[in-house]
Amino acid sequence: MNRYNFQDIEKKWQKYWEDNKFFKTSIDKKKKKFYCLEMFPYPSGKIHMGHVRNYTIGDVLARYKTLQGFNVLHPMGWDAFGMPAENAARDNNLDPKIWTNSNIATMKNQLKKLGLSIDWDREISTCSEDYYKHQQIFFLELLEKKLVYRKENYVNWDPVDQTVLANEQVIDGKGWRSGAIVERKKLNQWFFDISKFSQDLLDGLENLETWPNKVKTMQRNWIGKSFGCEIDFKVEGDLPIDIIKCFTTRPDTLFGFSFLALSIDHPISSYFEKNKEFLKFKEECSKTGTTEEAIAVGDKIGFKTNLEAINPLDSTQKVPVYFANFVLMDYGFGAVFGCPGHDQRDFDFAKKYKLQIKTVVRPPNENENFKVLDEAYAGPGIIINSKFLNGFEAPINSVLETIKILEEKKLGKKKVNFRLKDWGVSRQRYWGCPIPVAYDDTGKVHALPKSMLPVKLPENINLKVKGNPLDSQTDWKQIIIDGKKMTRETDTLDTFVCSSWYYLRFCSPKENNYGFKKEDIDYWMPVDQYIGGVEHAILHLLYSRFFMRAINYNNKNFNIIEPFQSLFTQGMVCHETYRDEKNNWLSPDDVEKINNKFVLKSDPNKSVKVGPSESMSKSKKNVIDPEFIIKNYGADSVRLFILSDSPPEKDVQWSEQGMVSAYKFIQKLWGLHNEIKMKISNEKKDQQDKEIDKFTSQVISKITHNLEKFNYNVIVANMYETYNYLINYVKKNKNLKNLEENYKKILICFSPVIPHFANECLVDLGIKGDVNWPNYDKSLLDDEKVNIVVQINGKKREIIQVKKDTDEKEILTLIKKNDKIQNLIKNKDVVKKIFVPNKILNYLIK
RNA sequence: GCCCUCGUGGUGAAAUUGGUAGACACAAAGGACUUAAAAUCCUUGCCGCUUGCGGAGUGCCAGUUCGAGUCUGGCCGAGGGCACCA
Repeated sequence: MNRYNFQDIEKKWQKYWEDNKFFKTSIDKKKKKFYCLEMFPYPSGKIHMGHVRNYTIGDVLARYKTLQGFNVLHPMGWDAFGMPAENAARDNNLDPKIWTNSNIATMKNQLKKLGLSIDWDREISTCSEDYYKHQQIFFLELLEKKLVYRKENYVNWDPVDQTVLANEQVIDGKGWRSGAIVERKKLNQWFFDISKFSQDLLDGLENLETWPNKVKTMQRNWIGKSFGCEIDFKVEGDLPIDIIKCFTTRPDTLFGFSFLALSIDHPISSYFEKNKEFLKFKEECSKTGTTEEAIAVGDKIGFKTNLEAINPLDSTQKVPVYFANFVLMDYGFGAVFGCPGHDQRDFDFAKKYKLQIKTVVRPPNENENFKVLDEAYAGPGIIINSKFLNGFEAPINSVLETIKILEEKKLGKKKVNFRLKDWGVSRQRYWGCPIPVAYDDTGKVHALPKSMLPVKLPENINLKVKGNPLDSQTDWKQIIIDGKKMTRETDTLDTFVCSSWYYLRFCSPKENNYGFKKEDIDYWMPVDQYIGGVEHAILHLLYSRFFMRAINYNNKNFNIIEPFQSLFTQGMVCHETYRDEKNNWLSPDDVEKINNKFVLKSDPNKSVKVGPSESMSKSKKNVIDPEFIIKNYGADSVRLFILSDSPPEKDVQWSEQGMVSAYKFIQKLWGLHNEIKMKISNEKKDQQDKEIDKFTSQVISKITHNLEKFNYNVIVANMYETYNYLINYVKKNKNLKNLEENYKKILICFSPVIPHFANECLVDLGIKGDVNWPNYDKSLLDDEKVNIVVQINGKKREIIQVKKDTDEKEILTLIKKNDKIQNLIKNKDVVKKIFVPNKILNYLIK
């Protein structure tokens, strides 16, 4: 028998699919659609194992749905704007466009070698004018709808990348790409008004039943809704200020009020601009730590003003007003009322400045003499020491009561606050989508007329300049609108804007007048299954959900507003890490295992330190190159292995042995195929063999069920089981009956995972044209014979095989003949017998 | 600190609804074939005694149930998210 030549066969099928545009899709209203989308890749150079896993998972689903008769949209594109291109281009004196496009070409070629069922006619690239011109139109639409605005704001400034970062792009106080410590800087920036949709984005999560709870929780926390009230505190002092507004979730602790704290960026700080002490204090604030954690744990410091705030519920009480480093300007009103007894931060602050600490809530198990001592009490309880609030249950009842009173007295009102801040989209970078506006002499913003779109990026520019390269493009910056000289906006859009609507573009990739066609959206959207990494749980997914709402705002472009019906987040691909004696990272290629010990390939006398398995990353060198693996083992083997070892939502360990065994399995399947082919030529096709019919039905049922549930690792196990069974079956049975028909069905079940192999075998058996997902005979699934587990006091003692639906009486007669059971129950009181048909018989004895 | 998720053999993991725990695979040990190796195939896999049988057993402790990996409560451990959000 010849070996399975995966090189030739995979190449043949890939060519066949490509030549026949096998995966090209168009609207077909007679068919149910299925939009299967995997997060599109950033064209960094080569594909990595994470891509292999992500796109294999998606491809299995897309192929399965196609076989089920769905009209499947399965597109692919490129998230092609972004910093790496600009940096690579700068360092190598290239055009970012050339760098990017060449990476795209390489990666597209690699993806094709995986045998993905992608409609490449719909390929898009966010850096092409064809794409970003529509994004510019969207931007202007949002500007018109007042969902985009410009404001001066403190921003997260990355000093290495010389650009602004969104809050979400700052991780532990460092830039997510550069790792540089992020600085605060005041700049004029463009913002998307995402906070306008806070409530709606929160509510929308309720309907996303097939999203992982983890992701929904993360989004809920990020949106951060809290219920409370705003309170106007009257103030007295030497400044022309009457009132300071605060937001609080605990107005019920107002009688524990002992200071009022302002953010150093609070408008009132303008009165202190010339106060040297204040400036010194401000300086000190900026020094306290850089990571969020350091700030959270760090010292609380304050600057006392001469102002005094009056307790709205007790006008005789006046407390000092401080500036404090722990108050954030962009949450609430940048001012908080301090209640040290029941808020740990306030407690720390009060201790430091020797302010009064009053106890106004007691825990349920304490009496009225309870006093806060070493730490604040923030838990539930009963209000004490608070005049008319005494006895109220805290927090719920007491908060509602206090709000009612404050509203009656017009001292405050109910308020819902969100943590979600508006999305800053300005980036001081070249390689991004230009923002289609210009400024006149007075600095007024003018939207570019549509006729002047797209605003194209200038070419042949100098990327070596500091800051934004577009800023130094004086020719490009000058523009004339309606005869007036103006200056272009030189900021470009955050690349997350590009990925917020690409799923819409895939529906109408060639549409010229607008980003999409309504007809296409109505048919294809929403994405039925979205698949990608959990690292996008907040940013990309929240922005996309916002973008759909924003585009639809005021002009119903479409009827659905949630872009992704179902979400699946796959785990990462991990590999052991290796280091040499000097702690330098080693690539798996440099390492060899001899006698259970890891040593250097180049020098087997030198041992290698094996570290924990971590997600593959270039910096730790624990990467395996997919191209090399595909070349050596074939796409089907890689697909099989990447799915086999762990559930798709969990991390998977890359294992060379596992990879080899997947490869061998394909070879074994080929051996089985040839044996079956040889034997079925003289099988009696008109006769039934119930055994193989039943087995096939079980296989189809199991694989179908596991496909629906994303149990792709179990499908691989099902495939191994099927092989183990069939190889025995073929050896055992000399006279075959209807194996061929059943075997073909099994091959179709295998085809989503190993499409080249399965199609080759099907054609080898004479199948031409379309195949469909096989049906199975449900009645065959039920075993005619079942195992009854005989238990004594809940412990398994014996298994007896009986006909299905045998009644209790009959089973009891059988058991009477069973020595083992009889021995166990003799001389014992049988108190009760529990019988579950076809499953169990349990004796309770004393 | 707050929130979420998860704890099953040497390892990755299976176990539709509470009903035979460990499917499937990796690694290991032993064996067969071979002059030898590779490849392939078979067996084993916690404890106790004689091929069989008995016992323990799904992080720990309780509970519900005839019966718990699965349900409930508490504890311990690991991973992830958020973190001066008032």
